[in-house]
Amino acid sequence: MKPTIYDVAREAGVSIATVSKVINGTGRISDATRKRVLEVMKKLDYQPSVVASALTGKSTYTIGLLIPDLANPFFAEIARSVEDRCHEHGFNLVICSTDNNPEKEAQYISLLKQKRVDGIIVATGINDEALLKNLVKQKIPLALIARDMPALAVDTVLVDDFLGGYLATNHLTGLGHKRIAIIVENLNLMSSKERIRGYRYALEEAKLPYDEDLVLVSDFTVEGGKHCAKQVLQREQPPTAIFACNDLLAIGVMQAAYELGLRIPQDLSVVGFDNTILATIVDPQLTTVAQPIQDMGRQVVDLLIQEIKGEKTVRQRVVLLPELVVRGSAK
Amino acid sequence: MKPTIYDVAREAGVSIATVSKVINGTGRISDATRKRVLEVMKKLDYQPSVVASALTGKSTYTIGLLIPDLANPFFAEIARSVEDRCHEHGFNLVICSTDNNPEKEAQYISLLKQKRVDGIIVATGINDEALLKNLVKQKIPLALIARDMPALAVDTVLVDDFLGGYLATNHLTGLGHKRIAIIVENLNLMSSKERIRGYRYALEEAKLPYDEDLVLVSDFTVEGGKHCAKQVLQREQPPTAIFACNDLLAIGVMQAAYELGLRIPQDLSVVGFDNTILATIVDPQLTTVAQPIQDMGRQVVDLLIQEIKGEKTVRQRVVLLPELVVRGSAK
DNA sequence: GTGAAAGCGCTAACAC
DNA sequence: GTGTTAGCGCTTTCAC
Repeated sequence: MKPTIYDVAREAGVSIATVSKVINGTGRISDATRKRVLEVMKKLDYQPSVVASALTGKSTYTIGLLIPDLANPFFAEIARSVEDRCHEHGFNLVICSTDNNPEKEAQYISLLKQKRVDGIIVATGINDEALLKNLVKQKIPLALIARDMPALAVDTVLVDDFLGGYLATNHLTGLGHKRIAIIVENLNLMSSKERIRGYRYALEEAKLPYDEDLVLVSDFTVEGGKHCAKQVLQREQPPTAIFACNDLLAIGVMQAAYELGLRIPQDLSVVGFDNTILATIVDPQLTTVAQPIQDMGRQVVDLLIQEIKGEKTVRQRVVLLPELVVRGSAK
Repeated sequence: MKPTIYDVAREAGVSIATVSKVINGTGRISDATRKRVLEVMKKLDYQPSVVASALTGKSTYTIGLLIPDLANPFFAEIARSVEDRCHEHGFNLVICSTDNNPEKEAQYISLLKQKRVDGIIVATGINDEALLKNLVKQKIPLALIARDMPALAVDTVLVDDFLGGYLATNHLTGLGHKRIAIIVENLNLMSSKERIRGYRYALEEAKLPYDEDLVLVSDFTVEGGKHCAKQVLQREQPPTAIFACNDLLAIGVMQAAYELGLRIPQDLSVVGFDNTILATIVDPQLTTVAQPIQDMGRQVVDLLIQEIKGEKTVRQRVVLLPELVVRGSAK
């Protein structure tokens, strides 16, 4: 059997209270006994049970992360950065891919609650707002990453989507494009709305008309982007540039262009969003708006853990600034 | 406060034992009381504490997954498939990116043990074999995915790497190539060795000489592949085809080729391994050896959970067959 | 400085 | 069918 605190206590000739104290560094223990206890712990290869300690009201040292799909490179990178920071704090990360499916979201949240995770980070797209409100009501520490719910008073870390949309579009108008289409993954997402707002603002600034027909809604897959792009590119008056609201869509656009015999960037300019590994792999490499994924991960985790530890008084919204990474897909 | 089993019992006018029985479907309970208890549970929004139940010797319903890097698309896809199957069984997945760093591996394993996870799945590359042996000795259910350690008697699910290496190389020899280089990510990995063996076998079969200078060792990054490829391609007698042991490396090879002014597949043929999303995104699309990631994930999880539940008598090695996916990068 | 003991929320004998 | 009770491994008062 795994050794317990009793085994250690017996072997060291002390009480379990004493052992507990040296484990947690609480109370006052003489150096001699501390040393002895430590030795026994090592000798027995004793690992305190987080389960038991959690039952007495302490942390479980685990955090849940809700994302749409771990296999999506953007979210995999987000997850990795969150995981890293959790690990630095001694926490583990439970990953939950919801596929934006409300049922799965509810299931996962329920499971996480039963496990008494210390907190939950949400990066999911279309979430049942009520689910999250419930979490808040139940005082379960919650934080949002790469996603905004203005009506929810929780710590949030995201990129300035308006600025991102502006930067991308402004780059295109600066290049002289007059007909610029935008493809978003979902009109209900705050981030999509903001990116469109940025797009509009850049158009206005360039004295270009805003044409609703050039605002396309797709999903978050390469196929979706391809399908959408094919459709606009075959219109009578096709756009000369497309701003795709994530890299996956942008790649779909590139593929559509190739299939239609268009060259990039000569015949069509493309700008993406996210700056995932994919952006550097396509040819030409994708000009895209970079989200500071590392920083975002680090900051949500820090905020959440502060909240878990009760070290925080006010909640925060951290808005990081995106940057345009110019590569070869727009001209 | 969160409702406990006591709250439910009181509200339903029964003992906690009764409540426990209806939760677990054990013992005999009259329909009437079962119904009443269920109603109270719903009314109170009662969620049984997995923590408390784990302390009494039951499962924690969580599994740990050790991988090198979650941000690597191949491992992200593996993780996703493992996660899905875990979820179907009602388990959660704790992700641990080790960067193949022995220190991190040890830390993560220790954390997972303290949390009393029910089992651990390892997909990590260079692992301290002793660490895993220890796990086995401590009777912690363990399984390997996409990775082989013949000296370890644990459930293992992987692809036939010899066959994979053979298929890739055979495709190239069939195309008429005489000088074929191979880039592996790590010579210590069983999978690398096997792929090289398959490569050799295909060469022999085609009556081609095996030239050690054409066996290159890199890492698992695009940069690594690029660097390696640049180096061979600038030799006096460059290869006309390169078999890269994963898609990331293959993409590095493609980039190296472009930078050297070589066209793919006209001037250089490239075959990858893994068939990740990346393979479909590059131009031309990558001819690669597909690992059945979905099946692999499903099978390790099933094996591990059988072991956890003690439903199993013998351990298994499941070897799945890879398939060559012919696309445009080899000719 | 150290220990005895209550309690965290649940399960599983065992009694009734 | 249902309830009593003894743990599970740990933390935390509170005595000494």
